[in-house]
Amino acid sequence: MPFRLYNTYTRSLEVFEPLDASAVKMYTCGPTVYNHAHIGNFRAYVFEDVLQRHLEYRGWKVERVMNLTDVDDKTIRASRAAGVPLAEFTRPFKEAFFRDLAALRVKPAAHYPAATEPRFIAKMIAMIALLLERNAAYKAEDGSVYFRISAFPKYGCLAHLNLEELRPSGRIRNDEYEKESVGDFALWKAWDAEDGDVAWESPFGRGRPGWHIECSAMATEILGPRLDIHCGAEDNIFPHHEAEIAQSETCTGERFVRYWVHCGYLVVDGQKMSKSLGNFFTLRDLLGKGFSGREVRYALLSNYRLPLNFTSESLSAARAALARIDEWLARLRPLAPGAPSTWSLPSQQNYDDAMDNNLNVSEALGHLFDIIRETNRALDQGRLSPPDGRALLAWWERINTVLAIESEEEQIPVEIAGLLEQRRLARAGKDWAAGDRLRADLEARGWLVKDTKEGQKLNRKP
RNA sequence: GGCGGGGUAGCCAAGUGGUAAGGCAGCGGUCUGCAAAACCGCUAUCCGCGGGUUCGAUUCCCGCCCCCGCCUCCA
Repeated sequence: MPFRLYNTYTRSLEVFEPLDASAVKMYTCGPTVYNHAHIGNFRAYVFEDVLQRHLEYRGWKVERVMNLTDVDDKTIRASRAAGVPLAEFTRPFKEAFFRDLAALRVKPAAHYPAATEPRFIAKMIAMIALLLERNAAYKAEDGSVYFRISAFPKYGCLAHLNLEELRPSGRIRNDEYEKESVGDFALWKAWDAEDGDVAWESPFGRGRPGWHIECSAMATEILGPRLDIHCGAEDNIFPHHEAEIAQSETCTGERFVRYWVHCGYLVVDGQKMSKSLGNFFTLRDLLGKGFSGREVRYALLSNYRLPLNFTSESLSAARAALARIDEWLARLRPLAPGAPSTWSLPSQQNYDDAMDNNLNVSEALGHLFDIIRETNRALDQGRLSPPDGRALLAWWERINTVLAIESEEEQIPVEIAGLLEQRRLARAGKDWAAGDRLRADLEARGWLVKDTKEGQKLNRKP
């Protein structure tokens, strides 16, 4: 079955075929580094990670770019409020962002361009100059440069908005009277006092880039004029991605992106995250509550286009589901050789089909758990042969390259191993009271012990 | 008002024109010194509401209700 992706541009499911079969060019809108990214941001990054990993699972090489927006209204405002130079202000948030990605097992992108890097500022200036030359941009009275959307008839195609019918929202600042049309957006913002020392010289004056041109410049500078996939959350569709199309295509004359892929919003307890509601979580908040990055990752795995309701219950469910997977793997690994094979492996094709169907993770996980139950049953009945077990483990290792939810091996400290050995001796002497006491002792130290036919098994308490 | 996404068991969630995957939670059982894990069984006569098409609809069509997102720099 071919891999099919839902393309926001055409609003339909399409068979995925990259321009160049040897490498998929993928651009993902990254964070604005003015605070710690929250769990909703990471929903998007985990989805993009699963997309990249599934493409690789299917044999494509993927060159992924994730940008960092380190200059815009919010970063400038926050750094001024903190009384710290912009670069110094954003650095710790960049570092925290990479730590969080690692905790969530998001595979590093090939490139993490930052908007303020001279190479990209130069690219932005060059693109704006070209847009001016092509009459798709103009310098307004306030000194800023705006994109003229009337110069790009397709503007609105991605969001499927009819520009004549746009209802004015309160977010349109009526002081932007300098623009020819209310829909025109800033390419270059003329310096004003609010910007402090954040400014670059350009042929059109001292100032800084607008947000949209940052992505167009970084994407085309690194990946070239034509991308296979461009991702983001659905709120990026308009105006951000619409603006990227207008800028990029006017500059390059080529179709910018083949597949636009957007994930849905994350809500917490059914409501939009907000600090006033007290349901606003960063990853470090959740890690501080004792959840692991792996558990949060599992809770974020979902059918990406749907809204995702993130709750404390979904985190508990993630923990329990992962424990079930861990138990299954722990049973498969030590299979003794020699048992006859009287059991045929369940079909593993269903997983691939589900993932190929626009990353239907929910269905794919359902098939995984089907296989876990069937395997456990065969194990209970002594019908699973070592070759079967090895085949299942090999399959698991393959799908785990996409899911990335296997537990890390945990080192057992010496004193814990000592207590475990004491307990083994006590139980061998049928001293059940001592055995139970040691089990409680181990649990108090954070380790769960259970007795199986093969002896004691130790697990870190979640 | 425009555009888009949803409403499936206590919670999360797949799915199909032919009679409801999976996970979590719960209950009963097997196993176990006791637990844990695992396995077995039970837990939606029904898929927001009302019509229609059909031999048959949760799945297609029409109408309605409710929730959510976007509508000019929010992932």
